[in-house]
Amino acid sequence: MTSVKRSKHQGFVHLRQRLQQLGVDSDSVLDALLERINIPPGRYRSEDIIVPGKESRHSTVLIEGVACMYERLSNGSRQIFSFQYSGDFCDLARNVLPVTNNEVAVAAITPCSVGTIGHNDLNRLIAQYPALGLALWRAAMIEASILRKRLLSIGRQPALQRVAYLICEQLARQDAVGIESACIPLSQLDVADAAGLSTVHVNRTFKELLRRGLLVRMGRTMKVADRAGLASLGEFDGKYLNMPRLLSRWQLDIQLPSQLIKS
Amino acid sequence: MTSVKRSKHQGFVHLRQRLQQLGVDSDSVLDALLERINIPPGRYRSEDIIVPGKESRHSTVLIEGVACMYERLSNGSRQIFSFQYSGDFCDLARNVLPVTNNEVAVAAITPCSVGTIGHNDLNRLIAQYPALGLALWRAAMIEASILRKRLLSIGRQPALQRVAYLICEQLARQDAVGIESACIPLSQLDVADAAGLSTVHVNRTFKELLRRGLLVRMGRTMKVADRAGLASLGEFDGKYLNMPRLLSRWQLDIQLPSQLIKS
DNA sequence: CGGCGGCTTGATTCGAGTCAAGAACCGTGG
DNA sequence: CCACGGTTCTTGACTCGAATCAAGCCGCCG
Repeated sequence: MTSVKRSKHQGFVHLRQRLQQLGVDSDSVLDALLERINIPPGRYRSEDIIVPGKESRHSTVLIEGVACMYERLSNGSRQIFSFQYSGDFCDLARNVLPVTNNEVAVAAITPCSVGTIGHNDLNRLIAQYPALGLALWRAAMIEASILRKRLLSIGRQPALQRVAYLICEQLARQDAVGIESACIPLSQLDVADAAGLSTVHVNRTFKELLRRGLLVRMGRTMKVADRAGLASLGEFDGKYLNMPRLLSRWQLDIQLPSQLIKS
Repeated sequence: MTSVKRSKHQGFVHLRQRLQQLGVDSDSVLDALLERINIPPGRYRSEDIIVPGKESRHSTVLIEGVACMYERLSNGSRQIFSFQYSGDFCDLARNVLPVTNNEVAVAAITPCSVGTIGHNDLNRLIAQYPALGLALWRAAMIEASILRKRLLSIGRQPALQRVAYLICEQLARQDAVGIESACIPLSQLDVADAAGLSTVHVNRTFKELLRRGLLVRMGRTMKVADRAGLASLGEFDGKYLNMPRLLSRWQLDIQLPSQLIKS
């Protein structure tokens, strides 16, 4: 049970980048945070990274791999809320709102390595560096935006559009962390549980997307052939997670007043 | 176009209470915030309180009435993301993430009065009082929790359970702001747009809920007759917005370390 | 080699949407 | 005070999209 702790760990590149996108522009703050993160050895395969109902004294961040956050109904059916990529926090809500969200689980889709940071450490850092708290606040608002869009898609679009939307969302999220692949790392079951459909119907939907030339086969998995076509079919508009843009606005709005006060 | 500005305005009771629940326990912070809030005269009837795509230099908070946040697909169909009650912020995301969420709209369901605060004022206050930023952060995380639960319900439950769930959610939210009514202030169209169903089917669903004795008629509107029964049918568990509980935990976790640092 | 999880396909059922028309209710203005 | 037009509610008939059931297939890993 030894663990690595050093801010230069190569797995930190994505987390670093993500925090910068969220507005943490000072290296000293970044280093202070990364310094506190443990990387337990080994990888999660498909066991749950976050087990529902279990308390924990630390927060978890995804370093490598693809994971999903989900919850089950009592009849066993599963709704996937979001897919997570390198640099995503898995369970921030548990730090700020400990009682909340105990039923939510996080599971690995591809083999995952994670980092952990104690709640106490994190809270102390937030108190010390307001920029960090603001960054995490923004992360929460972005998550809420993503959830709203998914709700719109699942509540009001038919299967074909839903799946198209979901695929676009994943491409956009991968872009945001610098992954260029046009392949979808998800099984049809994952897509079904995220889109609120049955696997059988997802399969038929994929067939139709192939027929329309929006997807192509890459052996076992699917590859996006016509990204614009998919986006227009699913009414996907990536603006809402366009980090770089946001960043510039943010600095105008917040950085300025806080300096005015100090002077 | 005159406007009222005084922290003792009677409409502030709910907002005050809400912020206290979110962890703002100092009266001076509360007063500083309320002092900055304008209450434009008049009430919104059904016109949009927040118009999609329009930039604004201020944030809006609901003082009185019931509103809903929604978005439309290009074919005109509407998905309601959430209903808002006294003390709810309507458009926080627009302050922190200006580019994001421009398509989201907020409309009055019952006549609404609102308060506004300039982005600059709000940002200055957040920079000055970290407790305020933390409170708004928590508000965002609670919103995300609510959205996740809705996604689970809409993605995986059939109509009867969805409607039951939605009604329970509204009762719980009303409780949180101290409204005791068991009546549902929503039209069947509102319920349909929130639950991702057609009005016709919502009507039939209500009929079934009446038949089962979970609802009763109160003239025009429906009244909840068996709250526990509804909750069990819809698998609703209000823990996730149980503010008072959260509050006590929060003070243990955050307040302590930040004091340690100062000494 | 055997087994198992993911994919594929067809047949059938069923929940929910759509269309249509009428009734009850609302606010408004004559 | 009542007549009007517009929402909201209600109900029935019909259609359709998606779930379910069932079976066979493929490729992977032990």
